[in-house]
Amino acid sequence: MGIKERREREKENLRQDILDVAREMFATEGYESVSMRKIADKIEYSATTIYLYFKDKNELLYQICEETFAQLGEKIRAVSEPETDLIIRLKKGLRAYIEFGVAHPHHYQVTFMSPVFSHPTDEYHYEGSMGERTFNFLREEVTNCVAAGKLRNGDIDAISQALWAGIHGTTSLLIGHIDFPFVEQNKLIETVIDSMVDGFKT
Amino acid sequence: MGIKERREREKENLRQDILDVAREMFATEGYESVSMRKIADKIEYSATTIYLYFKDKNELLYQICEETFAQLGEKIRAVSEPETDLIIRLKKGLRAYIEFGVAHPHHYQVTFMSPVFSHPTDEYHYEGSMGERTFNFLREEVTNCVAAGKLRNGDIDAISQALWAGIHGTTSLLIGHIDFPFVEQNKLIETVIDSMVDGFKT
DNA sequence: ACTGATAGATTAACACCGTTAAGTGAAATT
DNA sequence: AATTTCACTTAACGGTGTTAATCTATCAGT
Repeated sequence: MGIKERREREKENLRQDILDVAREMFATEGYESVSMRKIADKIEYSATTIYLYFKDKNELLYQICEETFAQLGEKIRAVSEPETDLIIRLKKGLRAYIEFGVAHPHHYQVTFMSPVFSHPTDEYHYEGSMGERTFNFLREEVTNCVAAGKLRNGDIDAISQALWAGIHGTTSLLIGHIDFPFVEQNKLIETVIDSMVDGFKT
Repeated sequence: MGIKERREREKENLRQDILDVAREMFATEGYESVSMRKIADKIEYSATTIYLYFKDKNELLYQICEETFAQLGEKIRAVSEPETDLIIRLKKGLRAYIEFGVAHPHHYQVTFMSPVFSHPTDEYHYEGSMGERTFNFLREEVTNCVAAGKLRNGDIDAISQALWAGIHGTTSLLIGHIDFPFVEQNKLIETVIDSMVDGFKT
């Protein structure tokens, strides 16, 4: 009776193929420039087949965003967890965030700078999404610093969100305004992170 | 012989009508959702007429962005110029920037968060654009603070750009992630601005 | 083994989109 | 009066996301 399971597996494979191709194309050409028909061409199926696996183009995008969140989270963890000094640890995590965004500009754009006021479903809620999990990691880092007396004992949420704003701003400026005569990238990143974290010190 | 000038005036009027309608529609519905045909409907001309006044949709957008830049610049100047204390003056300007963006989310998005890698013309250069003029105003404020010994004597460009990153990040987060459980808006704005500026103090 | 249901994939079609080329008609020039 | 100019329109091209209808191959039940 393994025949049903084989079908199941094949379906899942095709779903993954679509995701793989779409992720690759979104990352290299950008969301708007990639059409359902182009994706279909590459997987050698008709365009409408994609709709048997994903509700619409936006849901396809949403799945990939979730993956991107997960990768970003992993990278930050990998970079910051080995570090024992809490402040350095926080700073390294913040830097990893920016570097991830700059290294994957289209993914970052699609995940964090995508068109305002659009969500995969109407029933969408922020709680439990990858975005919240990633932000919560930053929040934990801040909590630890405060508990250890390394950061000012203010509103932890406000501090975490302010830090997020700083690194998000840096990332999206570097990605979006490529003509602007920025100072050397590492210097800008360092200036943002150091000024904010130092500004929150006790 | 004023007949030629009347024609000239009428042409200019239509150009302004197009800009007015497009600005309004971009601001309320967003760039992508507004089509040339919809704009044309509203001004009661055919869609192709727009192309007699603007090279393409992107140039229409560009003109409006320049206007938005100019308004933003005016607002910041109006808010900060009456202030004598240089640090307070800088902070008020930064706050005005964020508040402008939050008050005109579509305009801000279109001007500062527009699709990556697209520019009105290939010959486009950053120099002389409204964007640079607005940034230079911030840069001057920082320069004044440094000259008066109110801010650390570091790289003025790095500091200015870091500040820009902070306020841009705050603005675009507030605009783009409306579902996120942000702390009270004024508190977030204050936290970002205070931490950065204080982090740059001598 | 034949019939009918199931379900994956396809083709055709709809209503849009930005943009270009060709055509129209009235005013200005000669 | 004939011709040129020019603002404007209509028609069309090649594209988009998406839906409905159709095909077809495999499966289940008799």
